Amino acid sequence: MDTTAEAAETGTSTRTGDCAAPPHRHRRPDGQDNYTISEVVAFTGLTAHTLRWYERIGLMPHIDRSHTGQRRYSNRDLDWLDLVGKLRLTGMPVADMVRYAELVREGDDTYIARFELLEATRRDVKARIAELQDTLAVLDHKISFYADAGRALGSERSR
Amino acid sequence: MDTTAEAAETGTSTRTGDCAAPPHRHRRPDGQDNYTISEVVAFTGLTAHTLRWYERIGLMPHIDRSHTGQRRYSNRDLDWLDLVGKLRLTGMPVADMVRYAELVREGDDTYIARFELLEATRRDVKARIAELQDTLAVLDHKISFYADAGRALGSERSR
DNA sequence: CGCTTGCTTCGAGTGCACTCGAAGGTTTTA
DNA sequence: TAAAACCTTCGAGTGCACTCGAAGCAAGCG
Repeated sequence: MDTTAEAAETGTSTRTGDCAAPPHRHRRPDGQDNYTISEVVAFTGLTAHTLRWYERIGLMPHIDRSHTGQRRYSNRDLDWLDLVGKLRLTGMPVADMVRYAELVREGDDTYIARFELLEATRRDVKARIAELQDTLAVLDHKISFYADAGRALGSERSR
Repeated sequence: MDTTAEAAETGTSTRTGDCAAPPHRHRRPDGQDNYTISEVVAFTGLTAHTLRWYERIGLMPHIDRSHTGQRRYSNRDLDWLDLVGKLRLTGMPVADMVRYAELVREGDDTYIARFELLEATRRDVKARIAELQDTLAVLDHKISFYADAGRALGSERSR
């Protein structure tokens, strides 16, 4: 269960003082490792419905359960949700993320496939960034145009 | 009709040798200024359906017509479609673009509003780029992890 | 003890941005 | 002159990613 492959999917489950920790409604408490679904809701901003849906469609690894069958999310799971959130922002379709999750579940034999998938994703993200920077340039151009026009209007008063 | 405001929306209608010209299926021919809808389809990759839909929802400026009522797109219109395409890539909802288009149609009184809208958009785009770069960092981290693991597996053979 | 939280399954609804097709007409072009 | 391209209006369909509600039951806590 705790293969190197899985470790690769989470990076740091126990460490907490990573680099940046942006879009969490509540900060994740230290030293704990099994969260109820409502806690995860609070941390991630996702709904319980969505969380269960992610599980249903195979986007999540196996989530631990309490002895009575309630979900207990680990830090690892939270890290995964973090990654999913990031990938979602890149516009990656859920189906692709599911594919990746499947590879992880399939175990150590899928290293190369996962590697390639990550590289392809990186290429996409880079391309996306380039597009956005292109757009930003256009926006900047327009904005400076408006700024100039605004100054002209301001000083000359009409026309 | 040909106010400075409108000019701001197109930048260069007559000039053609701008900086970059990425996602056009066909390059836009020089020296011409009224294209049929099928030409625009070829240039933009949008369908005629979508082009007419854009018009219906108010996303386009008024498109010229031939004396028999057929659409004749100008370079200006193509530039606008270019901008729309870029903004679409940023994830801006169509409704917001329509709002912007409305401001342009309303004329010179809306300078400030447009300026502000552009600045807000720029902020969004910048934020989006930052997010993506964040994601890219995660991806790079993972990729190097996999690369290392792959090397280890390759040399040690299993485990 | 009762309220809150959680579980399951089911299926329907939402919002966005198209996307398509059809009907019935006019115009352009080879 | 015939085929191809264009026009209009209408309405329905698609794909994605949720999103919600309800029914009916089990567990936890204060």
